[in-house]
Amino acid sequence: MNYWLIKSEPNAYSIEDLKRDSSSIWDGVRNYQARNFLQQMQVGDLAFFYHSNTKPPGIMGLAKIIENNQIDPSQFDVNSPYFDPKATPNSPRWYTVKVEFVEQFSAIISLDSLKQTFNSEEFGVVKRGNRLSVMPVSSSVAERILRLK
DNA sequence: GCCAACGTTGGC
DNA sequence: GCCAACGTTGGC
Repeated sequence: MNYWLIKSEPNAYSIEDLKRDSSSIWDGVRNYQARNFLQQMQVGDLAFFYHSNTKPPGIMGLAKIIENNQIDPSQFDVNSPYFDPKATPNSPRWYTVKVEFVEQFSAIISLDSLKQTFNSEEFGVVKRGNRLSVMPVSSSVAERILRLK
């Protein structure tokens, strides 16, 4: 079982939205490095749900991967902001996972507190200028995050 | 709102 | 294949 971190802007899709929906396809990731991490996810893996571009940014809770290797349907949807004209059903470009709500922490683990606990070598999300929206989290870092909650 | 970081595009 | 221009992310 592996741990991951997945980012979302809460005004686009928040952890409260996932709680309400119970599960959701994690669509709209349009970065190859992030996609490659999505493709490595296995059913049963856990993902820290991070709110970005908000005040304060930080980890809000946990989600579980319940389906892996899903073709992101939004790439074919001309009305979607994530539409990709270069993707076709015969050769999709974007793959993702389906996630299920696990828990919302009693308080946000803010980026500030993550920066006090981790350096950018062990946890890339604290690195200045970091834009990757899906990244692996080592089990030792994951255990330390869970102790911060 | 600003802007640093950085990924993508497209001309050559 | 290089790289300038451009667009996006996301903290501040």
